[in-house]
Amino acid sequence: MATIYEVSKLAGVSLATVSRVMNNSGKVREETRRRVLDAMEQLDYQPNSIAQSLASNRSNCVGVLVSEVYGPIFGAMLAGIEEELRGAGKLTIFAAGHSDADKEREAIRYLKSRNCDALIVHVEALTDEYLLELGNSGVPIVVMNRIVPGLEDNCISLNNEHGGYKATRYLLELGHRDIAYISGPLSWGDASARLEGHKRALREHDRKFDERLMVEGDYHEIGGSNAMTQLLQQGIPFTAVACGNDEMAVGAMDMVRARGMSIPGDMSIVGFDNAPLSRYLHPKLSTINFPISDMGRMAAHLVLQNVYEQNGLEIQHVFEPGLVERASAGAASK
Amino acid sequence: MATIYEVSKLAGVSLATVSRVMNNSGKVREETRRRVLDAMEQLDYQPNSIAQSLASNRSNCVGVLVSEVYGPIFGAMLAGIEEELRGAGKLTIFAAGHSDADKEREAIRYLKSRNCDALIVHVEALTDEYLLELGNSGVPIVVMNRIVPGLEDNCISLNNEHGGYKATRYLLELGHRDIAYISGPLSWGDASARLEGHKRALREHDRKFDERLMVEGDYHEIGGSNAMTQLLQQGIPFTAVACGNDEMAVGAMDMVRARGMSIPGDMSIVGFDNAPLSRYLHPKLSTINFPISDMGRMAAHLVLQNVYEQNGLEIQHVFEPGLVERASAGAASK
DNA sequence: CGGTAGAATGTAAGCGCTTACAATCTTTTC
DNA sequence: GAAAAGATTGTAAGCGCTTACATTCTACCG
Repeated sequence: MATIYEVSKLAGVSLATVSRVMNNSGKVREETRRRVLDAMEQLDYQPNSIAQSLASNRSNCVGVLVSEVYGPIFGAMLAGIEEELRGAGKLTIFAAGHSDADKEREAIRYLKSRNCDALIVHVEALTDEYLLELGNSGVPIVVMNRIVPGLEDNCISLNNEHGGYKATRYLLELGHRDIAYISGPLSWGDASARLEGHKRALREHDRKFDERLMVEGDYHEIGGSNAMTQLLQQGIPFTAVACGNDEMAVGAMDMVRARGMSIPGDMSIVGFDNAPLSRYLHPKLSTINFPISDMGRMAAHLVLQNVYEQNGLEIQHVFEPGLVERASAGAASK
Repeated sequence: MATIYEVSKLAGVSLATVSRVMNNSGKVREETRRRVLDAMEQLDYQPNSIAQSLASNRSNCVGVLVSEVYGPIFGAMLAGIEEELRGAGKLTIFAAGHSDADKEREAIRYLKSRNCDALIVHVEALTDEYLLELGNSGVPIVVMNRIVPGLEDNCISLNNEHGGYKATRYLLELGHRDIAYISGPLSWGDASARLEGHKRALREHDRKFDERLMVEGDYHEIGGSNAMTQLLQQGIPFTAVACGNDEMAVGAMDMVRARGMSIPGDMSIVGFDNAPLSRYLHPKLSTINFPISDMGRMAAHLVLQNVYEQNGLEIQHVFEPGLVERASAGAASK
């Protein structure tokens, strides 16, 4: 691999000049630039990014911490971030935190050791304090999916409350009066915000929130079916259920069907996330869209702006979830 | 961030000694090692990986080229590779080739410019010749999902023929006599191998392969439903269909249902890949398992062995697909 | 106890770039 | 046309590490 030195020799200029044309920094006479560019081409020169990083103290690399590398949400987020950063010539590296405080800390340590210029983190177990400290420790960070007090300008999140609200309002507008709710783990901010939205929708439609029609699940399929079993066994009538996420909706649907009820005939169901699986269910699941890929892109914009001084980018901190009407929810029978 | 220099000063030794204890290279007296380790801890020293890379001419980084970052297959592969490499202290970076020759070349160029020590590539558009050349050009490569003549030892692939065989054999054993096949694009090696397996199964059960019961699809849902439409319109009777992948099976299932037929009552269907979506379909899709995550892990082992001189790793070049029985295929009615 | 092999440690030259600062050319000004 | 200002280019000192080679210790030999 040719080095900058060989290019400079071939072009008959100094190292500095070659570096200048590479980085478009400083003034270089047009003719000189040509010569350098020609030499580069002739040698098929590729700058050594590692040497660049060392010399400039910039790795041009941003680290992304996700809960799972795999899976619809994180995959989509990662893909969005990567695409956007690549366009700007930045490298994306990632690590998985598996929703565990130790692993998340370890992953952050790992990413920092790789000299990332910035971190985009989607963490669940770490505290706000830790993140605040991290944010003030030198590495610029962007926090996904939650709002850390004191770091608001570096957070990208979804209006979960509004999403929960929309799901239940949709059901109410379909004429349902008794609506159950299967929530995610309430210790997680997003889950409780979604539930709040559900309650507000009920309130605004003069329906009382009935504690007994709310079950806390685990965001997984099994939690959804368990929750549905529990709801059904109580004997309290309801004709629709809003779920904290799509996966639990799957479990709930299975259970409903196992009881011989039809969807949406006997029971309307709406999910949350608009995960790919929601399109494959039968009937296709009505749900709330979680534009995670766009949010990833936006996080990338944020670092491009804050760290790489790219400006003119519009930043949106809070995203709005939208209703996706499909077939799992229908009008309430009179 | 502390540097090696500060550590050496605090420990009262030279740079070289610090470097030696860091890398466990060369002999260092136990007591000296202690002192250095203590100094490191005291300063919360983290070696600068970039400087290490530049000095050692090793980036400790392997590049992965996938077709799409997102999606079940590549996400799983990426996750498998990353996990394995991380365990060995190696960094994984990735780029997407989008099954396009230009983009794939560009992505490879990009990964090379990041000084990867090795490349793991899953490419579809690039020719064997290009890969051979790449493999001989300095960067060690591992090729996923295809066998490049001359590079056999660096390929990790699935026995697609056997997978196709198993799918159809399963249907035959269920008593089906007339079995249609919806193939992926036959220009792709995996698709044609799967079809070959189908043919062999037919042959071994004394059934003639009927050209008219085979339609070439595009590996996408829409291709599956189009293919099914075409098959159904011909009026040639058949009671089961094997699909080149799960996505096409989804399309096919939709179409079958749209015609008012039941699955598996009127039509048995088997897919290929065992993608996550297959579990969410209704009925759940019987399919052929594609252990892509394990294959990713194996690719990581291969580079660990070949590039990072780690030995004692067992390498398996060809993986066997297994049948996953679920509910979309049933016994043929007599 | 001098000599010597081998272990432990230190010295210093890079790795391929960036970037202050210095040096040299060109223009412009009057 | 000489000086001043500005544009262009060059010089060289790092960036934080690794590593070949040189040096110094230590232990053991006869």
